[in-house]
Amino acid sequence: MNSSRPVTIKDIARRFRCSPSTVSRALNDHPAINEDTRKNIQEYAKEVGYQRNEVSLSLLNKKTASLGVVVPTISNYYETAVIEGLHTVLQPMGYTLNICVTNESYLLEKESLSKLLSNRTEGIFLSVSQETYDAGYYEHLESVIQRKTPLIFIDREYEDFETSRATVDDYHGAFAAVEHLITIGYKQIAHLKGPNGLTVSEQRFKGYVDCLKKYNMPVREELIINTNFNVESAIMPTKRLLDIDSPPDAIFGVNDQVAIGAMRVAKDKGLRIPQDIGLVGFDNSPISAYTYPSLTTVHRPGRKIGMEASRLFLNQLNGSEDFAPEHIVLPSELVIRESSLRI
Amino acid sequence: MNSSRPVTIKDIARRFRCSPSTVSRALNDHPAINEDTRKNIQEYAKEVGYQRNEVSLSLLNKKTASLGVVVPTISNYYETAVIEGLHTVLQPMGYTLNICVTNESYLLEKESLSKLLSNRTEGIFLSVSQETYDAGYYEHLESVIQRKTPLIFIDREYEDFETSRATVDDYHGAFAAVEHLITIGYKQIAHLKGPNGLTVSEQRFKGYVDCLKKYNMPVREELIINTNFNVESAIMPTKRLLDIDSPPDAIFGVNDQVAIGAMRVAKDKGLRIPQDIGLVGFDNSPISAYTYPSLTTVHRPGRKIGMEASRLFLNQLNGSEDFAPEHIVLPSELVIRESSLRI
DNA sequence: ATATTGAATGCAAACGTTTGAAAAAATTTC
DNA sequence: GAAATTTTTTCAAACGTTTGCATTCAATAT
Repeated sequence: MNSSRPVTIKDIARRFRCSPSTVSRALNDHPAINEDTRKNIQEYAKEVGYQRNEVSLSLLNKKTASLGVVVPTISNYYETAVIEGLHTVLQPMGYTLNICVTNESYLLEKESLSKLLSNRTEGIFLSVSQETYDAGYYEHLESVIQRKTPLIFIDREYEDFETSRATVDDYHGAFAAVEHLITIGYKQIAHLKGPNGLTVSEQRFKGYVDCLKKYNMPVREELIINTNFNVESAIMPTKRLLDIDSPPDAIFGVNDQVAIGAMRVAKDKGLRIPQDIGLVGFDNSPISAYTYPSLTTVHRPGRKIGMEASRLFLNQLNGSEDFAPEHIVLPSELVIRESSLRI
Repeated sequence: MNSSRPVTIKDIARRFRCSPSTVSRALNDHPAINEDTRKNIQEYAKEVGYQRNEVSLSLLNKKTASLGVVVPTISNYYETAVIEGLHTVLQPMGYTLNICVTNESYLLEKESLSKLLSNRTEGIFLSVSQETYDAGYYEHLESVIQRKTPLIFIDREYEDFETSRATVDDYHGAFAAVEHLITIGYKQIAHLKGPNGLTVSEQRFKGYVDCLKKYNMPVREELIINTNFNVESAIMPTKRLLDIDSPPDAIFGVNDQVAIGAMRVAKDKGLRIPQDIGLVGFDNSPISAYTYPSLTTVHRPGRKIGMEASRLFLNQLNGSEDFAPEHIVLPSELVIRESSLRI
């Protein structure tokens, strides 16, 4: 009544002048408990709003039913789609998701992992930060592995780790995008490349380069400029691209945001899309279907990645001693829209 | 070596033939511990990768350092911005965020809250689901209040609850948006209204209506159509709007997504923006600055809301017995861009 | 030599719950 | 009415850690 201290089993036991064991069993419908006792206790428990202390259970059973999700950011569509996918599968199973955002920082990533381990998280989904990736750090992962806490990589991967991973086939998606542009008849295809070093950037870049080579088209250094993953970062690079002597007649952006930034710059310059310049993005974010013109892009199944990653986790959890990690690669899919459909 | 069971203080104690107390004190740099003992124990602990079991500490201290965030969705820009704001303040303080997505369902919301309480979460940030709101349910909140677990409402509010809240001033934002359109000279301003019943929708709607009234402009029923918060949901309603006898010359969308959907439809119909039709959104999402034309919108400080909500939580946590809940209303701000700037 | 101090360590309880085994109480059987 | 059986309840330990108090042991003071 007065205090806010949660009601415990002991409190109830005192009230009924019985032992905590009896209360516990009554609440859990244990058959050995007298029907009346059970009913009384259950009623009383409901009345006073008893709620089991899961913390004590976690300690006892060494099961926390909580999972860590460590990602560089949650402000992009794709990342939230992945988290939604994880949620869809794992929330109904009773798991709680602890989301940690690293802001691409190694230190934050390290601390997050350490915290999650201390909290006895039962599994960790990790998309490594750029800093970690650049520097090639991996010691902070050792303790996770050593603890045998299931560790599932999402998208950004570490080649040398024997863990499960769920990634999207960025390479072939990029390849298909560029091939499409070539088929349509674009001759000078630029690429707004993501930050160097990240698998995502590099794979798409590789798809771009390999496709050009396949069609015996030159890979012009000056048509490749780095950006980040947001709209803003595409503005200056696109302006530069359009100002060079023999400017590109198509741009393949590392993601939709970047492509939309490029679209904006092109329009400001009075270029018609797709007649004067073709545009392709990557992600198939919801907005891409409704830009004007709508944006050709590569679908990246974020939700599915999240769901597959969940599956990988569950496999590992229920797996035998000699469990072998899986590497899922989901296909990406070219979505052709107006921004590249020059007749 | 063989097992994956985490090393405990007892393990270390056994190794050094001392008591767990000594190990605990050594690890915590307790002054009463012999220097050598301390060093040896600390070294060994590091060597075997000892990591304190926070679960047991949570039980002992009744502090879990975890907070619940219960939101209807995480696929909108605004929601993730809020979460980022919470993160920014609370992660450095050692708090872990448990994100629960309700998909606008009352049942999921109820279960999420119950779970969070069972896990002895120290505070809950809640943006109630549409279903909960529509039905006017509130019993599931009682137990949170009764437990005296700090409960902070975000955006969607319950008038009758004595809790802290952080909301954006939707009303005046909408008012300013419509006033701006009127000032520019638009005469027939339509509104793509969000789902009925939600504070967010209703407040913006009220701002729209009140502004029209202030300027003695008629409120035409047929110029008000419901949408959801995504692009897709704006397509049909906008088509309908543009097909009526005396169509609107401006549209105020409940958010940027909806406005962008409207923009797309208008363009498809060959209308020039802003000459033939003016457009205003709400949110100031990153993309809104880079649509073509760029979208006039109302800035909604999601990150700030998250940070303010954190502050409210901390206030309540450190507050005295007679703590009085606060209601923060952050101003929204009109951002004028091209889509409404008819000369 | 004995009392006094001080440093270093150990004991035991606590947090809330579950659970196998033992004990107690109630019921049945002869 | 006692023995056997069944039903119901309690005991005690466990999960991992911290911490006030007690204890041990050695060193110093008398």
